[in-house]
Amino acid sequence: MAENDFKKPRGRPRSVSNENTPSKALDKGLIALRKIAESDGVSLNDLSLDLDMPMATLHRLLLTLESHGFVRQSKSDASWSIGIEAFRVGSAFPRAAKLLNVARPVLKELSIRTGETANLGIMDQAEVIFLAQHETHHAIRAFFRPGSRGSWHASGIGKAIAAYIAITDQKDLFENAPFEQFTQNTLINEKELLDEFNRIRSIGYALDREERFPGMRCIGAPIFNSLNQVVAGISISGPVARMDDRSIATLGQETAKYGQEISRLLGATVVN
Amino acid sequence: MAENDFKKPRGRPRSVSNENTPSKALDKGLIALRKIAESDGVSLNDLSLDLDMPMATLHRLLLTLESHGFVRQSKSDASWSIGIEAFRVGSAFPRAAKLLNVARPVLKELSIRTGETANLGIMDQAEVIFLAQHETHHAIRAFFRPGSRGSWHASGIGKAIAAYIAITDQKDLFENAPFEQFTQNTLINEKELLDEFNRIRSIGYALDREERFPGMRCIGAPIFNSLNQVVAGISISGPVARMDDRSIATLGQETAKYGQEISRLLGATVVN
DNA sequence: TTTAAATTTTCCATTTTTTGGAAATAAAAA
DNA sequence: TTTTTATTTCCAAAAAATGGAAAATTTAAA
Repeated sequence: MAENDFKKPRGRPRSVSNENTPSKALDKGLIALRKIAESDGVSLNDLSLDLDMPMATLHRLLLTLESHGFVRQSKSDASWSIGIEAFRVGSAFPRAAKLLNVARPVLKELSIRTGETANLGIMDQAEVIFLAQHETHHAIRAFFRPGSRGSWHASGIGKAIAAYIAITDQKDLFENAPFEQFTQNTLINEKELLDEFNRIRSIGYALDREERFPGMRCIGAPIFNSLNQVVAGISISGPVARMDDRSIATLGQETAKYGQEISRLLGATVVN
Repeated sequence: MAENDFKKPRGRPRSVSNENTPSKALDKGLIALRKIAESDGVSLNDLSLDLDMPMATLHRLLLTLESHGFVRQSKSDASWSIGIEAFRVGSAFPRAAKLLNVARPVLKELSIRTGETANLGIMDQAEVIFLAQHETHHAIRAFFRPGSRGSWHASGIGKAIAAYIAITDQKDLFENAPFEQFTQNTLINEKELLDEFNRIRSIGYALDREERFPGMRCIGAPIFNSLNQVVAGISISGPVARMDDRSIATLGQETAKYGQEISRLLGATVVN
C-alpha cells in the first residue's frame, strides 16, 4: 500500500478521471470469468440469468475463454468451471508467490501451536484477501476460502495491516467511513478505529472480538518486507469459547511472534 | 484424463470441428494476459512488439483488464504485471485445490528425505503443468516455476502419468508423434515410449535420464484419486552427479512411496 | 409411448464496438 | 537544448458484437 514514488514514468500521463472500461467484449468476458470462479460448475442458463446477459452472447464469450483454457465445460452436464490456464496465469501474481512460499510452513506451525485455524492475507484497496490458511482438527473451527475477500475494518488481519501503513494511506481507507456494521461489536467510525490503531501498535497484534461474525474471534499481526513496509498479515481465528479473555494475551503474543518470524524470513530488519 | 461418460448433456450438441475463437476482443485480451503472466513486469512497448499488436489497441485492452484487477500497472515505470483478481480467479481451479492441500506437506518431506527438488504436476492435453515444488538447499538444484509447462514425453511426471492412463487416452497422446528431441536421450517415437510404459508400470516409477535438459535427471511417480484414476504425478529432479546409477533405485522407490502416500490421502485404494 | 419442457448451440441482418495511425504529452538520453 | 523513447488519447473507417429466433438434443411429464 505504502508506495511513495516521486519518479514518474515516461509518456503521456493518464488523465485523472478514467472510470471507463474501453473494451466491452473483454469486459463482459472477464465478468463471466469472475462469476464462474465464484460458483463451482455453473450452467449456461444460470449464468445467463445471473449476469443478465443473453445466452447467445454469453456462449460466444465462453467458447473464447475455453479456447484459451480459462474455463472448462463438463462433458457430462455441460456446466462451466475454471480452467487450468486461469490457474497458471493467477499463480504469476507477484505479491503472492514469494510470500506464500515463505509463510506456509510458519502458518502451519502457528496453527498447530495455538490449535486454531491460521490465515494469511494481504490488503487490496480496502479489502483483505485471504491467500492461504491452515485448518485445525477441532470440529468447531473458522473457515475462509483462499481468495475470498473481507472488509478491512472487521478483520484481525485488516486492522493489523491498517495500523502500520502510512498515515496518508490510512486516510484513503477512511474515505467511505462509516463502514458496514456486521455485528454489535463492529467498529465503524474513524475515531474508534484510530484509537484501535494505537492499541494495536502498542501490543503488536490486533483483536477482532466478534466484530465480523457472532461467536468468532480473531487475532491478527502484521508482516513486513525487506523495506520494513507492512505487506501482509497473519491471523488465527476460532470460537469465543476457546479464545476467551484469559487465553487471548498468550495467543496474541504467539501470533505476533510468528508474524515477526515471517517478516524476518522476508528480510525485514525492524520488527514491530 | 480418463473420463468415460456415456451420459450426454441436454441441448444441441456442439459441432465437431469448431476451431474458432468467436470473440476477437476477448481473445486478444486473453492473449495479452497470458503474455504478461510469462514475463514479470513488462512495458507496453515490449508487449506490443512481442505480440505484434498496435500499442493503441493493446493499451485499450490493458485498461479493461486493469479495471477488473487482472493486471496492474506500476506507478513508477508504467510496466504491467498480473493483478490480484487473476490470482483469485485462478485459485478456483477445482483440480488443483484439493490436490495441493494434500500434497504439499508430502512434497516437502520427499524433498528433505532425498535432498532434491520435489515437484507436483498434472497433465493437461499433452503437457505437464507444474503446480508446486519444494526446493533443496543445494547450490546445484533443479528449478521449475509453478504454472510452467513441459512436454509429457521428456518429463518424469509426464511419463509416469502417461504410463497409467487408459489405452484410448494414450493413443491421443501419440497423435503428433514423433516428438521434439530435446537431447540425445529424449525418447521420441511411439514404440520406445510404449516399451518405457511397461518398464514404468513394472517398477512403479519413471526415469528421465537427461531427456529434457543435459545434466538433469528426474524420477516421477503417479498419483491416483479415490476412483483409482491417475490424476497427477510427483517427482524429484537434480544433477546427474547426485542422482547416479547407484542411488537411483533407492530414490525411485522413495519417490514411488511418497506418490502412494498422496494417493492414499486422496482416497485411492489400489496403489500401483 | 408420445408429448412437452428444458437446455445448449448456431445463424445472420442490424447495430455497435473495435481499430490503429497519428497527435499529444512527458521523461530520459544525447 | 534537442532528440529519442515511451505512454496515452483521439476519431473516422472498418470490422466485430449483438441477440432474437430457430435448430438440435435430452429429460421429464402425460
